[in-house]
Amino acid sequence: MSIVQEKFSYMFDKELLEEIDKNKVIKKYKEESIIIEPGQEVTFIPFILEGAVKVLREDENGEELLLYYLESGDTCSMTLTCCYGRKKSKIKAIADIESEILFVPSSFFAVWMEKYESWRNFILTNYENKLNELLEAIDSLAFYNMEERIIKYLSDKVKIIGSLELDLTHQKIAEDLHSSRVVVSRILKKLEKSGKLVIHRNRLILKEF
DNA sequence: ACATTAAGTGATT
DNA sequence: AATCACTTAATGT
Repeated sequence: MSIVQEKFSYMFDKELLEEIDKNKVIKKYKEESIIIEPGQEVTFIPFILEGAVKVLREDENGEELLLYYLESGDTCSMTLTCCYGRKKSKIKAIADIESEILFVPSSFFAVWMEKYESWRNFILTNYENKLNELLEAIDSLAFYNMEERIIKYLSDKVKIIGSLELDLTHQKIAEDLHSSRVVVSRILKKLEKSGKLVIHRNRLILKEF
């Protein structure tokens, strides 16, 4: 059984699976490697096979804000928007952990929309999920204070990594939340004092998450 | 032993 | 909550 069938068989028709299989390119990305950047033309539809991908909004100065993660079985809704016609990416995507992504030329997008019900369902389901996560990101930004945002960030990360031991620096957290390292350090120190986590260099060990 | 990078902290806005 | 300026601690060479 091919890797496409393993990951996507429950979603797609046999015929669609074969089309994907025939036109696929599979790439591996190491942790922190960039998959796409704002302004880059979208020429492929991505399917996440393994790992986790961070989707970030980035301004012209390179300032970032984490929007959501993509995991196995996901595609990127933001990118798909660009598949009708040759549009440019509005987001930055980087591998959060080592990841494997399958790509199919974006020209198939419109064809499959007409041809396959299972494709339309897949696209809509993904849109719904990512739109919800985008709303969560907005809520977090608008209604949560920094401490709450960091707690959400850490618990999201735990879900993605599947471990309570997170290898990351305060600086990295600050970048994802578009804050500053000093602010993050102070809040983490406070959380450590209240027993929610333990701070090590390049590593956080979470307790109550 | 020294340099580099991560994290801690007081003071100011 | 952000920034500055400085200190302390951990890690690599």
